[in-house]
Amino acid sequence: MAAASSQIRAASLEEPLYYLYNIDSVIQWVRHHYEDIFSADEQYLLDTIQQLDITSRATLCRLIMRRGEWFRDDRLNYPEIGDINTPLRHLAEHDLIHYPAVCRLTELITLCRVAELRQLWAIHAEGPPPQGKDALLLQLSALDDGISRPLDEWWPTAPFQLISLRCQAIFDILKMLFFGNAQQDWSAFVLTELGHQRYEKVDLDDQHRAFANRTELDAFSAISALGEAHYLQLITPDQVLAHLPKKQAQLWIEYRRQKLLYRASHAIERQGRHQKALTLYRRCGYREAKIRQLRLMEKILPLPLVARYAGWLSKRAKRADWREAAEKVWVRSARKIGQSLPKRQRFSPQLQYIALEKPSYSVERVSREHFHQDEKPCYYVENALLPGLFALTFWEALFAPVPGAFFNPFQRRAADLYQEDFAARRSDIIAKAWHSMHQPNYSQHILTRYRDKAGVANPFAIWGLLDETLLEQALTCIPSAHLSAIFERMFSDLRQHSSGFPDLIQFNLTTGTYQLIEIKGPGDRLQDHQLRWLAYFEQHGIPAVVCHVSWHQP
DNA sequence: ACCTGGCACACACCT
DNA sequence: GCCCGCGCAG
DNA sequence: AGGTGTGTGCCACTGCGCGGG
Ligand SMILES: [Mn+2]
Repeated sequence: MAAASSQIRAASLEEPLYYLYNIDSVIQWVRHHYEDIFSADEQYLLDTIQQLDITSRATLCRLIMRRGEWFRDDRLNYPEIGDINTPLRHLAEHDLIHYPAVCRLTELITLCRVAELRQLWAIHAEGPPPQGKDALLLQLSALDDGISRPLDEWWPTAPFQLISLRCQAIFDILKMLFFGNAQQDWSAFVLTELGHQRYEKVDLDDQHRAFANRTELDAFSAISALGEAHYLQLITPDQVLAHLPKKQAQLWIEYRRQKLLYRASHAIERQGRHQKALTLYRRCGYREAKIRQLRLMEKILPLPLVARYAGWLSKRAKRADWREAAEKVWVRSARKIGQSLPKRQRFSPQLQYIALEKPSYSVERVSREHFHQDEKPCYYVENALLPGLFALTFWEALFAPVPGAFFNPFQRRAADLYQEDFAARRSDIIAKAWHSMHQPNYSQHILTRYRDKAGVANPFAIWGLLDETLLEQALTCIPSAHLSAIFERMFSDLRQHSSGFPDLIQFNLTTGTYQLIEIKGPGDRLQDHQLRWLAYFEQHGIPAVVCHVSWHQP
């Protein structure tokens, strides 16, 4: 039933109940694709929700879209719903909300204004109220005895009733199943309707889905929740480790898990628990973990041992960035213990120095103006241009309706974009695109596609920095052999090799040549991945230079 | 796909 | 009365 | 001074009204 998924479309904002239609259609979509993932109780809950009258459903949606689980009814003002009390009572009858809700004092006071808090203070405490909302909240919350009471026991003359939402969890599950991630929410519908976000239209895949089963959903959900709590420092890294799900078979979930494991390990290192951190780093596959492992070893282990391991890794590691990091550690530690090292010529980029008036805006922009001439136009492009050309060249592959790649209409990328077999699974389409690069109409082809796709969300093209003139000049001045070389390296690791491009590009319209320019202001320096691109550029005859800017004395 | 990613920048420490 | 941050809405 | 490592800040759609200082 391909029809069921293609029915997902953002409702028109002309509709007063557009948000209800959006959420309704998500519930239908999720039940169609994921009915087996729900428990019987959850299915019953969804039935209950779907069978409510339209006004009650709309009210529920309004509550769901607000922050938190506690609301006061005097703050709900929805003309399209009208009288809100009837729907609220309906929702309460089905236990989807509590209304009027009993509450603890802390739950009440977070919804009150300062003047109201002072009234509560007069009722529950002695003496003059503390100054300022924070102090008032703090001292009132000390009076919370953990018991929930009807509102009028806390505040007999309260001018409102409280609502507490009882079904947030099921909507979180619906959201996660529909979007396939933890961060998109209902606003995605509105933003696309408003045109602030555009997504590629892909034939959606009805046979596959983001989560294969409940275990995967629960694992991902736990990882997201732990990650957020850890970030907000609501839990310790040890608590993260204690609750971290087991190794996941689904690669994209496993990636998330490893990343969180790394974050927790890093936090433990910062606590000074070096041995523990080292053990964790060793069994963490996340890219950064290996690099931190090396640096930590250098810090706490006997140098001969470090030098031996780093020396080995600098030759054997699978990843170039690991080898590079290992080499740095190796050179340092071996030198310290007096080992003589074979002289290795390290790549150093071509340098240039200019002095400019200190600007009020960014050094990249003032440098761009410095270089810019009519016949030698210079643009600030950073990661917009070359990855942008990559996207335009391989667009059909990036958005090919490969099984399991696209589930919902709000994806900026294929689900498997960063998997190792991404290119292999699209080899035919990619081969065609490679071929197109060597055709005489390649430029036209790219420009046509640009007009068609500009604005469509994707991980490569930053549309705001591109325009037709820039693309046209780029396609004229950059030989397709150069582009091929760049695209090839991008394909070798789409996650790591989509950034680190130089700030500026300057074309010479007279000679039909170009140059990439990385700007470095005072105190700034090349990052490792920028240097790797520069080394690669040199290897392939791609003209690139690092330009150090200093300020004229005023 | 926003608790992240990509960048410059600030500061500490080393030689 | 001003400015700022936040929650909310489209 | 220059090389390093490490942590931080900014930017994410736009605009309104409210509450707080
Ligand atoms: Mn730069």
